[in-house]
Amino acid sequence: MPYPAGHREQIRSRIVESARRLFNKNGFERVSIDSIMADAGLTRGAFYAYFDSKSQLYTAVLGCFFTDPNWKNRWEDVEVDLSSPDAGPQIVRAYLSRQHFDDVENSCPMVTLPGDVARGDEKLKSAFETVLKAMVKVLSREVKNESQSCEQTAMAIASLCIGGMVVARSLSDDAFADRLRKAATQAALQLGGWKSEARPSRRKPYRG
Amino acid sequence: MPYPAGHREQIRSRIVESARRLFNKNGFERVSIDSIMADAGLTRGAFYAYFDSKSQLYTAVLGCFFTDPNWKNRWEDVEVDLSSPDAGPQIVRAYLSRQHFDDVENSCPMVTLPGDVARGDEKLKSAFETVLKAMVKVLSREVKNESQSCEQTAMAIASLCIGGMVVARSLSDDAFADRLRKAATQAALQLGGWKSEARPSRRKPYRG
DNA sequence: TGTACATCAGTGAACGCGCGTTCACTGATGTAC
DNA sequence: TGTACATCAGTGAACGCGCGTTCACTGATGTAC
Repeated sequence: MPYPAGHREQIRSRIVESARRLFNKNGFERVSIDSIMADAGLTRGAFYAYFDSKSQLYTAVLGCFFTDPNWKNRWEDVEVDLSSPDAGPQIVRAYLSRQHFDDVENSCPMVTLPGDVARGDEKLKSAFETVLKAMVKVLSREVKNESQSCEQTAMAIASLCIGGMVVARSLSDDAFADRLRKAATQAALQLGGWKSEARPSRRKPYRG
Repeated sequence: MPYPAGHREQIRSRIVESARRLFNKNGFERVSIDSIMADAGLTRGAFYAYFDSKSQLYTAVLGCFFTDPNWKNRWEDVEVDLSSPDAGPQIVRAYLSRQHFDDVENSCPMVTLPGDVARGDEKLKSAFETVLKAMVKVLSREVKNESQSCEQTAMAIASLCIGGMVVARSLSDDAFADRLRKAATQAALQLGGWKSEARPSRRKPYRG
C-alpha cells in the first residue's frame, strides 16, 4: 500500500479544519470548494476523494466544536476546566467572552451557522443537535437553580449563550454589543443559580 | 405624469414582502432576484428600477418586522397588546410560541437572518440594531426584576427569545425543540420577574 | 368625446462570471525481487 | 542496494448551470388639445 497509514485521516481533518474556519468567516454559500482546498494545500479535484458533496462537508464541520476535547483551550485568556465544580459559570463566561466574540474564525459553529442549519437537511440538524446536547449535558450538571428541572434550565442557558452571541455579532454599535454580552452573561449566571452575591444594589427582594 | 401617485411605493413594498418571505424560507444567497420578482408578479429587469442591488433589498427587508405595527397580528392564535401592562410576558410567549416556530415565512427576520447579518456590511447591522432596540425598549418598560437594570434584563430576554428560536429551528428532534422553547419561555419569564407563582414545586428558596 | 403624444414602468434577451462536479491523466509512494 | 512496478492520492482542464446585472426596447398610462 502506497502512502503511510493515517495519511487519509490527516488530510481529511485538514480539509475539515480549513472549511470550519472559512465557513465561520464567510458562511456556507460564499465559500467555494476551491478556496477550502487551496487553504488545505490541495486542489479542487481532490475534494471528491474525501467527501461526496459540499453539504456532507458541512455536516462534518459541525461535529468538530464543543464535542472536541480541545475547545476549552481555544481562546488564550479564557480558562475552562470542565471537571471543576465551577464549570457552569466558566462555560457561560467563556462562551459570552470578548475573545469568542472577536475570534470569528474559531467561533462555535452553533453561533455562526444556525441559519444554514435551520434550512438544511436532517443530517445537518442531527449534527447540530448532538453538539447542543453535549453543551446542555455539561451545563445541567452544574445548575443550582431549582425553579425548573436542571435540564430545562441548562437548555435555557445554552439558548441565552448562543442567542447573546448571535445577536451581539449582528449589531453595528460595538459598545452596545459589549453591554448586551455582559447583560446576557449576568442573566445566564442568575438562571444557573451561580450569581455572585457580591452585587452591590440589592434593594428589596422582589416578591411576585 | 403617467401611473397614479403611490404606484411605485405599492410595487416596492410588494417586492419587499416577497423578498421577506422567500429570504426567511430559503436564506439570502439561495433566493434569486428572478424568483423574488416572479413572486411579486413582475420580471427580472424591473428590479433595478427599485433597488440598486440585491444587498440593498436585504436591508429593506430587515426593517419590516417588529417595528412594523402589524406584527402583533401576525400569528392568529397569539395575542399581543403592546399597551397592556402584561405586554412583557405576552411578547415572550408570542415570540417563543409554536406558531412563530412553525411559520417560518412570517418569522421574525432576527431569527432567520442573523448569520447573514453578522457577515454583512454596516448598513445591514444598523438595520438589525434598530429592530433589536425596538424590541428591547418595549420589553424594558415591563421588567420587574431588579437584579440588573431594566435595559440589561431586557437585552438578555431578547437574546434568550431570539436564541431559543434559532436553536429550536436547528434541531432535528421536534419534541426536544418543543421542550427547549418551553424552557426558554419559563427562563425568560423568570428573568423579567413575570413568573407566575402558581408553580407547584418550590422546595426551598435557594440561597447563594 | 376623441386623438396624438410624452412619459416611464416593465420586459426579456444577453453578458460575464463563479461555482459544484466530473474525469482522464500524472506522479509520488511503498513493495517485490 | 538498486530497479521495475502497482497503487492510488492528487491534478487541472472542461462542462453545465444559475445567478446578478445591463440595456435597448415595448406598451400601458394620464395629459394636452
